[in-house]
Amino acid sequence: MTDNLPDLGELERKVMQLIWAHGPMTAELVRERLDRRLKESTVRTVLRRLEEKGFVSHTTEGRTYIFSAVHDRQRVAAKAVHRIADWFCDGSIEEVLVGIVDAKMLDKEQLELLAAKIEAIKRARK
Amino acid sequence: MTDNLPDLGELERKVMQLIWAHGPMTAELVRERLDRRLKESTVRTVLRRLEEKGFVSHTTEGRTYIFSAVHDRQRVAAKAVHRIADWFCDGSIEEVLVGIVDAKMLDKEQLELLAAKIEAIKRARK
DNA sequence: TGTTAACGCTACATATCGTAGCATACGATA
DNA sequence: TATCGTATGCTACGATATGTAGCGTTAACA
Repeated sequence: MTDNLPDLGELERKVMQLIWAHGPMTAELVRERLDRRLKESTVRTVLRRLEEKGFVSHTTEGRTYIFSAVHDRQRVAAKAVHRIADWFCDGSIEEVLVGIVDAKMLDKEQLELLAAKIEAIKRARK
Repeated sequence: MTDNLPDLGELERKVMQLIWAHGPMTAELVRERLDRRLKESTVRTVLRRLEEKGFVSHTTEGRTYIFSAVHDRQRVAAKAVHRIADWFCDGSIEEVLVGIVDAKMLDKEQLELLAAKIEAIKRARK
């Protein structure tokens, strides 16, 4: 449940973004969508590592691998923030969030949205 | 202003935590407070790198360096979250936060606290 | 059955990080 | 002022992560 996802490199992140945006993809398709012109084997290496790290999984269609994201973006982001909290705020996510609010990283509209979200959750929990 | 702090290694983080907890410290004091038994030069290397990365700065007292944190913990945490947002949520911090709330990473009490904080900020801004 | 297109495995360079040694210089003291 | 202890400056080295890619192998299809 509290499985900590490892870090990702620049390219690994780009690949994840593609898969999140596009849905399940083959290595070849990932390669085409990348800005950089990389060799097929390069892309497959990255995908293999992403699978080892638990970010993607694959199914087979014919003899072709179809890679899909294991966790959705927000979930991964949330886990990452959790780790930040562990590192810098004694595990207190709430302290991290307060820090963000204090740092004025959110505009009025975003604050409203967040407040509404919190309200909804509170109501739903009761 | 939007200066992106680099990543920190395990030991680097521990040193930062010490400095945040104790306030300005000498390399020797840092060394004493660490769980691991490290050589003086090791600690100084870490402090130098932290300074290069912009996490600490030093003043001189006699010929001894006194290291202090450049940013406070919450600020660093907030920046880190900002980076997470850039990586996984198109820069939308609010989306990250919603993800956290959705993932039920906060208990009732923390939600209350956060809601109160948001209220206060909203009021203060108006 | 030969050709082609996937895949598996291995490699290699670079950067980061934990760890430390050694030379040097500065300040207090005899 | 010559000496000595100590704090600093600089360099190094091995491990791991990551971007990048080559090459051998195998399975499907003409």
